[in-house]
Amino acid sequence: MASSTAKREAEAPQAPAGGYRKGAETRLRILTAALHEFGMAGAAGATTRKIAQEAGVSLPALTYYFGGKEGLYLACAREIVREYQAHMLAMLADVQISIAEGASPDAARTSLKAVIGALVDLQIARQQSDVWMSFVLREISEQGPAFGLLFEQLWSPGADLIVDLISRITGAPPRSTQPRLQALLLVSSLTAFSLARPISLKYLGWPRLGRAGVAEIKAALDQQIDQIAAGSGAGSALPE
Amino acid sequence: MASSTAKREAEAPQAPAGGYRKGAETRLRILTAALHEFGMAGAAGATTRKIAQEAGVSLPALTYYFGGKEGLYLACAREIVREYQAHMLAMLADVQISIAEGASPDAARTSLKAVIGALVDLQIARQQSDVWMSFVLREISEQGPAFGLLFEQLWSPGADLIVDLISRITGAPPRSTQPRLQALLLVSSLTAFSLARPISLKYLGWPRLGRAGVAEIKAALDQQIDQIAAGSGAGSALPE
DNA sequence: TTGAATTCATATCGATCGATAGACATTATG
DNA sequence: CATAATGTCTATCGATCGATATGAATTCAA
Repeated sequence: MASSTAKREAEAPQAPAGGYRKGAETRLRILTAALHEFGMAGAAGATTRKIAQEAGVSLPALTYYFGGKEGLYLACAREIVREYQAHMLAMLADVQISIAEGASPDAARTSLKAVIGALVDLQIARQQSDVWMSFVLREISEQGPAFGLLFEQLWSPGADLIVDLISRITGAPPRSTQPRLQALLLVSSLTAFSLARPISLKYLGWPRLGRAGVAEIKAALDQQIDQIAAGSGAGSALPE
Repeated sequence: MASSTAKREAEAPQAPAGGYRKGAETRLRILTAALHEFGMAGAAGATTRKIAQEAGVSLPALTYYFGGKEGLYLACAREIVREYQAHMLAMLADVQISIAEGASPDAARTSLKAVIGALVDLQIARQQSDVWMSFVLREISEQGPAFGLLFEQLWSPGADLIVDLISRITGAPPRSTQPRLQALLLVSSLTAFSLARPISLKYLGWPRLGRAGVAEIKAALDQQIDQIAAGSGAGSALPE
């Protein structure tokens, strides 16, 4: 998937300029199908023909709207970033402010639980999100053409915030190696229920991931966050 | 990659019966190249031509030894299981025995640190292991033809052991949901440095993963294990 | 209503994929 | 050395991939 000359995306990377209404609908159908296929089969495994069929259009429509397979792939990455920001940005901004205003370790702990909980919801609760996570994780591990975008727009903002929260909780120097490692371990443990969901569910003996399961996962993560606080000797830790 | 009729693998799935010495060497070269390619590009992205070129053989050699692309893929999965067991089985057996003999929570905590440390070593220290982890995680998330093998031979033994250790540490009912979830979160957090290594290193500002980095990662994981013990109120927890 | 802009389907191209036929080379054994 | 078993190559097949040339159908502003 080398660089290609996009007809439409090259001129208007985000939104078609003078398009008709029907065109925008078709474009969205293609994008949805592409997200599904790329997420399920990966950039190499997905085929433009299957995407076109799933979207109910013919093959050249993909070229018309996205310039080719790679343009469509990048558009998928941008769409994921858009949805992620729509779901997380308000919360991240709130927490960011409370950090700047010097929140207490306990308040930071509550905020961290809320952020992680929102990430769990984003990955699990919504129908298509697991497909998005597959897309993101694959792109991250393969360092494909959308790596930079995902790192800067999706990973960094959330990760910076989580590191700041952990630093506030434990009292560690802000953005030093230790809270960074703790943040990495915490966030990447969520892969158990996105990337590795099939094996995790099989191991837990859960047929699928329902509301009760999500609640238990959140409880386990909350407990882990409490332990981070307890391990540092700061905050009110555990009741015992 | 549907089912295919393997010429050699069908008759002797593990080792060629009456082969010459040179044949075994070629077979190994192909297997090594295939592990690399499948791990880097995935089952769909890897091509038999590239594998053959990397192994220094011509294309039909793959068919001769492994019956085709899928046979080669499955042989890679078996090889990973073999290497994993060679690296971990002795340790797992030791710990298993100490569990059966009723080890103390503190002893279980030490054992858990050793097991996790060995997993880190397996993933990071060895040169090709990251490629193996990519292979395994991809297969797990895609539920490909080797899913069952990897679950039973690679995942289950280690996971069962880790759950038993955590149960012993925290005093939770053995193999109940809570220690299972804790084990899942702990193990899957290692994906930060296998699957997500590029983004993790970039985020930490580390150019590569050297001895010092591995030591810091192990320290962070040890701390997390200590916190599991501390959070349960069992064991001698932290010095403070 | 008319006509230019936009949409997207039919048909096909060249490249590359995995697999195989068939011949040749190498190895071990008597 | 002779012979069979084993190993490996060149050449090529059919399938499928992504891309595109061409043009008809649709949309919307004037």
